[in-house]
Amino acid sequence: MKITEITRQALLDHATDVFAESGFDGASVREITRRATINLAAINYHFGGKEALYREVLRLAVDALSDASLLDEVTIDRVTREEAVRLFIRQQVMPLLKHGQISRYWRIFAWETLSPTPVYRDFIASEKLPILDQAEKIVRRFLPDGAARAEITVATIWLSNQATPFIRHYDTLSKPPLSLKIDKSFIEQLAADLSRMAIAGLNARGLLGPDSIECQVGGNESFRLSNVS
Amino acid sequence: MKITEITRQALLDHATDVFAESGFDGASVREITRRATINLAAINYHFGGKEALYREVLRLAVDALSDASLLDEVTIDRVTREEAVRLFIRQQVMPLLKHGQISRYWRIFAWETLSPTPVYRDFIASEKLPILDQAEKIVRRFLPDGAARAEITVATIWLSNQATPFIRHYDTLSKPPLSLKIDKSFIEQLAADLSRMAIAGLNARGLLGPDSIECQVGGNESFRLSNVS
DNA sequence: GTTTGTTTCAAACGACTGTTTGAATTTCAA
DNA sequence: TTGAAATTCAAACAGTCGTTTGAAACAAAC
Repeated sequence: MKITEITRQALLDHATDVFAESGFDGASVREITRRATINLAAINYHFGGKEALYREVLRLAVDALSDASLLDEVTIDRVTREEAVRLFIRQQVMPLLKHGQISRYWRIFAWETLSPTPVYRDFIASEKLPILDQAEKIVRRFLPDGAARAEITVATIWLSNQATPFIRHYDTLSKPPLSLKIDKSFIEQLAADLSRMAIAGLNARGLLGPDSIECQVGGNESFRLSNVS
Repeated sequence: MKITEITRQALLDHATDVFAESGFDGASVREITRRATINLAAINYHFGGKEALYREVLRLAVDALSDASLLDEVTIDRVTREEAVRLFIRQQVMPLLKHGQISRYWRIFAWETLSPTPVYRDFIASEKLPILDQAEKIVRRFLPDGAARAEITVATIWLSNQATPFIRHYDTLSKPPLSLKIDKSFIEQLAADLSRMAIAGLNARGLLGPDSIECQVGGNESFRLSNVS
């Protein structure tokens, strides 16, 4: 590997860290170069500036999230809609295990949803984010064909934000006072729970009547009955 | 009203705006005083610094959110758990109508969940936020008594984040290409939909089996049956 | 070994940050 | 009206921000 590529890579790696931690505005080029033990001017030399570096990180983020996706164009239509939700949730929750890899990208996007940078605006203007695209496709399979644009959008935002709070609240869970061990079994459980809640929520979508009726069936068994239009 | 109170109030008001837009770090005292057309040094004179001003805004935010709450200590236990969820969701969604009032406070908390300031850490260390408190109380009514701490926390985070994405994505909805009119009927519909999804999700929580079974009953009527443990 | 082009580096630039200062102004009671 | 306290104000402080600069160090080709 050429040495110029090494510094480029180190810069990108540490930039991803800092951008994920503090957002674009909160990140400083001095902090990035300090962590990478590379001279301050390297960012402008190799990328042309802070914005261009961030653009590159966003580019990598979108690609990585697409690569790590469990839902490509083919499978999303082949599996059941419930299975599609499960895969959709899992692909967002699983990265929490590998603390420093994909989850950094999710955090960067979390910053962007709160206050989009011009760089990000350009980005989504040119190409749709795979996650929103996937969410919308899944949502459409739960909503009736004639669903209004607004209705689809609301459900899409809802679905694509089922897992994100837990990416954001990673510290809340892992640090005191909760101090949960974010291991494989916890993540699996979380993914399963979130999927179940998301599916139930999407199924309940579009109902007009009361949400559900509890039905006593046997001795201590009860069923919850909900009308699907 | 004493004139010192007028400037204090103007400072607090514009500070709330700027903190909501850019977060604590992103906000600048010069921007705040510029909007309030008050001298730069006023913040330090009246509050003692940027941090102290922010602390005051947070204080007001918590109070306002408590006042605007539809769920006081009494009603939260008197209504059905489904109704509690509906009230919980409504109190978060309704402020979207009054663009510049309570919704600013929600945005400030949104910044804090992404990267908590020391001021905010001190704040939640001394007193629990009413929203999380309420969410946990509601969640407990859906979960079995013996539910684990982790399980409750996960469900609490989930419930308290059912409405927040829409507060965050207010611009996405109201501006092009969607350009939805965020009027009373839209908000009412949104609150109803979110409530239904949240209730369905909470009901589905804790299930171990398949999520639900679709049952054909009559000609074009079908029911969705899900077991409640 | 010399040359040419690439990459690093410390230093400095102007613009911005929160805060301080001391004088000018305003307020309000005596 | 006078005098002391409260409030405003422009200016400057030290620090950080992203970026630029020109020289130093390095690489590879002749």
